[in-house]
Amino acid sequence: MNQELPKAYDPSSIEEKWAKFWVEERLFDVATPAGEADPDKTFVQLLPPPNVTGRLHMGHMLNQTEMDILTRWHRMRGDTSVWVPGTDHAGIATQMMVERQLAAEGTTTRQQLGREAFTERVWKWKEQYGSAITDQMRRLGASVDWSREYFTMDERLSRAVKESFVRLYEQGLIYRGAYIVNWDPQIQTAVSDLEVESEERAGSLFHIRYDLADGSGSLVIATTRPETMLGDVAVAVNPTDERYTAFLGKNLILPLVGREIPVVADDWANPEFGTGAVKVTPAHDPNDFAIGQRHNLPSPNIMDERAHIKLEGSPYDGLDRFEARKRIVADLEAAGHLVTIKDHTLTLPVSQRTGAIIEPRLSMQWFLKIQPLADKAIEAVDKGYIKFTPDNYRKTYGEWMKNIHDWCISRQLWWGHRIPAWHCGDCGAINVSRETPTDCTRCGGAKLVQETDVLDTWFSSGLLPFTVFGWDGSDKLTPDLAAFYPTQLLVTGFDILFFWVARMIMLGCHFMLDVPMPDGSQRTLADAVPFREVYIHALVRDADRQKMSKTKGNVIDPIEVVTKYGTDAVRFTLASQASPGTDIAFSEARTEGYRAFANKIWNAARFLQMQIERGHEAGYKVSLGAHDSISLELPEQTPLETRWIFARLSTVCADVERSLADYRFDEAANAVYQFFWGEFCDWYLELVKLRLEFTAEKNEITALTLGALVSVFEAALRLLSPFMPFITEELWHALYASVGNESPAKSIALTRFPQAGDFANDALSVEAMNTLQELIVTVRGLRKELGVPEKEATPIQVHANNRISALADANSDMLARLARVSSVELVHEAPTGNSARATANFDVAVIYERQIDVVAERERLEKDLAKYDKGLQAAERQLNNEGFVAKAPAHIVEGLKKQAAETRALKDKAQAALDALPAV
RNA sequence: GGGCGGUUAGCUCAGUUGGUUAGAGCGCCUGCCUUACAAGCAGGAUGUCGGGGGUUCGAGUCCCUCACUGCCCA
Repeated sequence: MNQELPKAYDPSSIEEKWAKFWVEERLFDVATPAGEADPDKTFVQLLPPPNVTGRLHMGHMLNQTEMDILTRWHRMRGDTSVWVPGTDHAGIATQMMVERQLAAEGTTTRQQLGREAFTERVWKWKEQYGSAITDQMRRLGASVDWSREYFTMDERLSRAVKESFVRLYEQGLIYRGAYIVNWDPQIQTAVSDLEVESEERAGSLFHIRYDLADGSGSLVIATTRPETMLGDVAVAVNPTDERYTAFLGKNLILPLVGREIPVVADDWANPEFGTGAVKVTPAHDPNDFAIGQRHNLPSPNIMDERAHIKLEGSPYDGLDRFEARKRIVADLEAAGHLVTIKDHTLTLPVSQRTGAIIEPRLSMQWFLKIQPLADKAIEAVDKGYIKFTPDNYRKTYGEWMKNIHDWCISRQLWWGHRIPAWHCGDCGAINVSRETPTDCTRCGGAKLVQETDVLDTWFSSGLLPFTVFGWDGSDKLTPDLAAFYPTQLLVTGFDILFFWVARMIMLGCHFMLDVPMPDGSQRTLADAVPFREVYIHALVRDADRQKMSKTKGNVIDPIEVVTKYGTDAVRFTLASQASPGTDIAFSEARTEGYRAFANKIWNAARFLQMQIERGHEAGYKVSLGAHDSISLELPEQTPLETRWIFARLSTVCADVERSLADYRFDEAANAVYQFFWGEFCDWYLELVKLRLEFTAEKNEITALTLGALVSVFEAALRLLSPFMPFITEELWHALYASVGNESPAKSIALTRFPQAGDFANDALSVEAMNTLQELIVTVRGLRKELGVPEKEATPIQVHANNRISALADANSDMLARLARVSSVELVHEAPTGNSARATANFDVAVIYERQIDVVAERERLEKDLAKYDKGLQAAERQLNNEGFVAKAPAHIVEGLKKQAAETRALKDKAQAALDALPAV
């Protein structure tokens, strides 16, 4: 005999064991299908790759819990289920991490090391620490295919990135040019629009007087950034602004500098803002840059890559931009040019990665011409080739796509995919090439220097849906692509909808159109998409609905909570609240509740183990052969409660299935919870105690019940398994061990997901059980009211129709067990008085000689009466309404009539009971 | 400024195409160590569905409006 389960559920003692087992046994690795894959039986999804520098946070855990539930569910349904994990090289984050490490060591800097040695260092860092986050995933039991794990800088993926760049360039979709970009002066690279956040801060609006060159007067401009005046090339006023008409075409003398600059008319100048006159600094402001273009103005750059003033000979040369501002304002004041300083709230662009204030900077960058790609991406969603859940993200996506800007894909970093372009030292031509070129294609010169920029990290992650399946740019259909592309689903957060989701759609639609279908035919847009569906989940907040943030200090570490309550409980908490579009307020109290749920199941398993043991000793054998315990044919003598539990199991299976198909993790989790605790444990386990008398002479009912008990529990474990993989794995193996059968699979995760059709669904027994449950609950309530001591059994009287009377009579053993009923007397008149209670289905009285609390009873009855009155009035109001009777569907009218009649009867009975109450 | 969402029990949230008298979990109150489980069992209380107006026989659900609130974009 197997060893007994410990008395209380202790997740720490089982989880690591199974997590390790799943990985070591390679249970979730999927080989490429040999023949043609059936798309309807294939479930493929890509894990949104966490940063290699990352640690798991609650958002990851929610994301992965949802993905894991879906993957485990599909796998158990027999689908080829591939969940591909990997990590992102995270250009900026990783480079920063290593630079910080260098700084801490204090011996060298990135610049001193040089590019090659530095990237070596980063690789070393990656080898040492890069698996931290995937190790956390392993611990949490994510059922990913580790054999397919990738890193975005892997040789194979890098080749694909290079190829896609070259092709986009050859297609004329990549260009290089000097534009204003968002410059992060801390890490000293351009970042994309998406990587910039705006923050409101208190600042000042400086009014500065610029004198006319002809000495005929002056004009006052307003600016929030006086230090950029060193790069001013004009002052703009609105052409409609009459205050400045006379100034147009004249020149101003730039204070402190002495340079002459023109006054130009431009619509951008807002007469309402400041003084209506704005300085124009094309190299340091995107709007000014546009003005400069319109008026053919030069764009002198006055800052270096650290955002320090770079103006040889200037007294401000070398100063940090904010220091320069102070000095310039002081000097302006001294020179009498500072008119006033007003308080002003300004919106500052801040780098998402470093927190540094972005410096708009004119610089040479690589761009991806996005419109042609966006057009296809818009079409793919409009035509329904990709479905969003919740649906409103379709609109968000569409809006963004329609207003999309060209994508700045170059980064001035050392860690990343280096752009495959070589500059010719002789003629300046750009050579974009798959292989390192030896001479310039234009002039034949050999002085080729590779571009130093790398590609935006999102460029490579945007290719993942096909690069992970072996796409190398050759348009060859690899076996993995044939079997697994497009993937079925992408589960992710809305924060990377534009960063990643939209880019995968654009790049997928672009490149995959050229890869043929498995049958050799031309691929259409419908099959070029990277995924069929996108499920966008919400944010995990703290228990008070506050966004988690390091500064607020309310960040919940999933690993800590998991250590405290178990992975299953945390997963269940997240799942039970994961309703599409709703943020999750994560509260430990709730997790505690789901640990209690796990404990409940644990103890149910112990109960079963004890019964199986008792059975064994008495010679009752149970067997659990196949894991798909199909119990469609119930023997005739099967007791009511067993018929009922099978029917309920069947219905719940259908409910869970439907909910999961709709991404209603909350509904699915709650259905399993309710079934396991509220029906299986609360009712079925109590009722089977009646049957499990292991007499020496074999009792058919006992044998049958024991078999059913084990079979229902085993199926329920499978139903719960996608949600709580650890405890179900443990108990499932323990159950087979108790029974003495070898388990039919290495893991419960490889068994069949229970289906509604697997179990007999006897509707009549459900109805009968419902009535009995109602009777039991009513009697329990009455007993409490009458003050019957818990342990004392009492007789009851029941008045009901023949069917219900017979039911109560035949199941008096249930009533005895669950409601302490000593005997059931069927009576012809409805019992009245203090110890009676009326329901729509029956009247019941508990026979007990004790004075009740008249005051409390009166209060209760009056409350009931009020409730019945209210209901009755509502019903009558409708029934007396001709329009309602005429127009409402018949079943609604009939239902209401029936209900009204029942309510009237209950009301009369309550009134009678009230009248019968003795005066106080 | 533009767009999207939310407001239902003390808390966190469900509520399917409008249809009978609005639900769950947690918390709360009362009584129980009933040999699977006190991380438990049994019973109980709790809502003018944000305000106002409209459509309809019928509105938590649809429309308008106001208030509060969150997010995204500029």
